[in-house]
Amino acid sequence: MNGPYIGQAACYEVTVAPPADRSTRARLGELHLTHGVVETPQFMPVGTNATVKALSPDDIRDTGASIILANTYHLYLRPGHERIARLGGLHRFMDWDGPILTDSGGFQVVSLGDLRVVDDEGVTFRSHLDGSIHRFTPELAIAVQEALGSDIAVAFDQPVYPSSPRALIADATERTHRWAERSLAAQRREDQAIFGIVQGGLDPDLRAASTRFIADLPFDGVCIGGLAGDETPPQRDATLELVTDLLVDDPRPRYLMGLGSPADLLEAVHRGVDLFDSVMPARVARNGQLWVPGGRLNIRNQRFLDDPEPIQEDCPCLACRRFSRAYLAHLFRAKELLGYRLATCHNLTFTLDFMTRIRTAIRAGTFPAAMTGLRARAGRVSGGEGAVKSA
RNA sequence: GGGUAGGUUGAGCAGGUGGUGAGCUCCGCUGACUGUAGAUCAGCCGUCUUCGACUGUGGGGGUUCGAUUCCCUCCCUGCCCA
Repeated sequence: MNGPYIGQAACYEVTVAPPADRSTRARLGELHLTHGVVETPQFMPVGTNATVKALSPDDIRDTGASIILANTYHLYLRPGHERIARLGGLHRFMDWDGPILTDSGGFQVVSLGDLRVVDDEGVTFRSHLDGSIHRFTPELAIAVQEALGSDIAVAFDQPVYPSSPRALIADATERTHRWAERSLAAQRREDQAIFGIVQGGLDPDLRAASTRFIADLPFDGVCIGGLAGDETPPQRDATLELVTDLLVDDPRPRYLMGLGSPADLLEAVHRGVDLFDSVMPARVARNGQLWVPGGRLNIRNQRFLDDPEPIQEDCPCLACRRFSRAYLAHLFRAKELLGYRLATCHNLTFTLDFMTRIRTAIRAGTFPAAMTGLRARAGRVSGGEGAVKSA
């Protein structure tokens, strides 16, 4: 293991390295950024539009979050990155004084699949808001992120679904590499870190080549992209193993983009991932799914209407401290806004607490053994039998 | 007491003036959701042996080959008059 990574706008130090017996690659670290320190492994709540949906900055802080994610493409379209810059930058705009990572807008290349055309120079989008045409390039993606003033910018990439034809994946991966170089070349700010993104789909050769290529560039961190798609869990794990294997002596943080169910987090930490983001805990919360040890509650179920218990007995979140399941069930049926807020507070608190438990186990040197208990706590929050009778 | 408008599957409705009412919106139930075009979407939501079948338009009776529809009667509800 190499020493700490010292960059201009980011430093990363592994404080507890994986055990010599290689029973896990899980590691503990500290990521120092312009707006603060992030303990890793860490989960970043997603605040696409300069807000974690339904939460105030105080709410976000109360969930235990230390760093959040915002989106370049969305803020470019509305309210406009230049406007945010004039108003003092993204931190001031949204009153979040902790670290922020901005996604480059690359994900919108897949999520807005019907509204864009890709060429070697960049991507032409048709705005999902008003249909207007916009041209995104690596240079623009960096310029927008510099205007926003995030702690970590991310190179513009072209993700594809893992199930895509090999030729398409090869093409997109090659393009992602060119765009990574251009993103680096476009960078001007010295107080902003920049991460590069590995693509390559599920193909071992493409993925390995992409990992080597991106890791050879002077990025401050390595993102593992293209994985929260239509791959199976074994495919995902295999791809993660491959990437983290190649990065095993790399001193920089590794960030798995887009995965965030508790089980996903655990398996990826085990394979050496340091950073995560996902919409999942917040989105499913808004849709009535509350995460508890061992699984999930569908708060819309009739049985909760008379349930005086908190969502989760020992949870410190706003919802669990002060309200009953019955109240949450009522709020959801009435479609009251407070319901979405409380549910989001809870799922994010659960997720951040889960990360804390992971870090605690790594620090104590009990991580691989602790996985059994953590797997049980993660339960199933997706894919069938996951509902908990009375957690 | 007289008049009038009604009674449709948990709720609210649509439709239906002699030959297919299981159609809509709620409610309810289940599932999905992973770098947020998502506080959203999908399925189910009378019964059963569920790729289908059966029952069902307030109760009873009548006319008819056939009635939710036409006739008689009763019950219930809203409104108006006394």
